[in-house]
Amino acid sequence: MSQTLEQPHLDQLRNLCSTCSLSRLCVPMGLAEADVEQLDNIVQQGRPLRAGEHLFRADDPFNAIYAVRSGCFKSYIVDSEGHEQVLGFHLPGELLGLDAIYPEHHRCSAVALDTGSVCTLPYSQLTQLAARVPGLQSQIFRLLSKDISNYVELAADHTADERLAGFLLSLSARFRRRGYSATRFRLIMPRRDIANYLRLATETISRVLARFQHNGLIQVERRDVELLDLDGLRRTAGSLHIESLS
Amino acid sequence: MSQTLEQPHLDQLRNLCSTCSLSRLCVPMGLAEADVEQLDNIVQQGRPLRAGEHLFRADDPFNAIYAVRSGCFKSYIVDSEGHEQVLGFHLPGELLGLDAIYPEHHRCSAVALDTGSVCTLPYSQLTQLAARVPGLQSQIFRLLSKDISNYVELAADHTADERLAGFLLSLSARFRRRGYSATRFRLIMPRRDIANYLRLATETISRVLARFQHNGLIQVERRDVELLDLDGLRRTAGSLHIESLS
DNA sequence: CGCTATTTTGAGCCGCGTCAATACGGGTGG
DNA sequence: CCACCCGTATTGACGCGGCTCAAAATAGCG
Repeated sequence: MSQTLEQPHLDQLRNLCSTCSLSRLCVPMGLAEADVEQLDNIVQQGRPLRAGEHLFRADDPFNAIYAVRSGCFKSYIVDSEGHEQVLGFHLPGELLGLDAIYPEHHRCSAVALDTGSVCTLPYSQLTQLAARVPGLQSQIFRLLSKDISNYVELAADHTADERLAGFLLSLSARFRRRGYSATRFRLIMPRRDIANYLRLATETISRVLARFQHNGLIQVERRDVELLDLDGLRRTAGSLHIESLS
Repeated sequence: MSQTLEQPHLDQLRNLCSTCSLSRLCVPMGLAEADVEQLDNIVQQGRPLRAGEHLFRADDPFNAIYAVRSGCFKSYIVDSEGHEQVLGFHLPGELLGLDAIYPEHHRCSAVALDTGSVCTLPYSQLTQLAARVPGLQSQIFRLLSKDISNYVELAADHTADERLAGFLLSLSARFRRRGYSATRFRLIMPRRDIANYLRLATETISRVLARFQHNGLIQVERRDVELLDLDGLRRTAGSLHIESLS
């Protein structure tokens, strides 16, 4: 809307998968260089979103899937009683909107937790390209399959300690792959969202974090955490420390 | 192994998607007739499995996805402490093994709950065909996306009553689509598996079923159930009565 | 410096799990 | 046909993990 004439051009330049540092963990992962250039032709960049702005909402028509470019997004559903249910937190290189393919409309909403931007992949163009580029087709299959595994983890039956330790380890691995510290990072999301995501109460998050700190597993100050004992956290997480979640 | 020479030929004939009554809710759903015939060329039929026999096990190499042809299958994972976690029950027309695409090996095991058979779709042939048949590619995207929604439901935070009512309604809708009664059916799986799937204790299943019966919602006798008050069950299920689960 | 949202901490309680005993049913062999 | 056995299901007693309710502490912000 209020963009200058140069703006789209600059975005275009900045927005090439070919030159994107996230490409090794996003859609272009493993694709041949020539194939990535084909992707560049259909990827669109929107304006950055500020914290609290929605990327899409439940029941919106499904037109595209999104790849997080910067910032952190939260996806969630609101059930018939109005209760929010957080489905995931999405870091740069991760995808949003995959569950909308089948019903052809969005089932969940996606909102920016801080300032962030996404790449838009128009679905019809993406499927057409995937039919011509076998590597891309396989990659989309893989990404969809990976998403299933994420939800399987979430659906598993675990104690509060296991869930929270697994959550911290998951964030740790994901930050590490993105070039950030695996042991010191900031929890972008409020306690309330962590609790909701892990199907626990906010108070339980506070208490378990306090206990982890007391036991020397972590150092936590508001939203800044430092993981002091990764092995201890892994033992606490039990079966929830699967690296593939990153 | 011990098949006669005629056996494979007979299987081949019986096994055509083109003539399969399940095709409207399986992989061929919505495909053009010519495309379904292409599918016929790659679909393989294995011998029937008896109750307790495994279709695949966790860590098996991933070669194919499977479509249930008859019977009921259970998929589950076993965590590092040896605890079983049921991921789903799979009726005719439903798929198995989708979560194995990304890691290229099976993450869960699949076992027959009663005598049943599956169609085998070799993955490399399936992807090659999907690249040539746009409708098939879209259909696989849809099926993967649908699987995500199933696990989202499972991961949601619900009471024992909601979970069990939602489970009964899900079975009801799935049986109905397959031409069976939506109100009278047999629970193929033992209480223990239902409990594990719903992340509850076996005793809780018994108690809640007994209470549902006392409240006139259902009539239950061992594994035979009759749903007496569908609306009451829907109200009990709360947000877990989404038909798309079928 | 007050206002508000977030986080922490405490007290009490409840749903569901655990443990244990009993009932049921289907198969097997005499 | 019955006696026996064993896996499945039911029922009861009890305890605990995590939720609810309430209030205080802390941080961010105009």
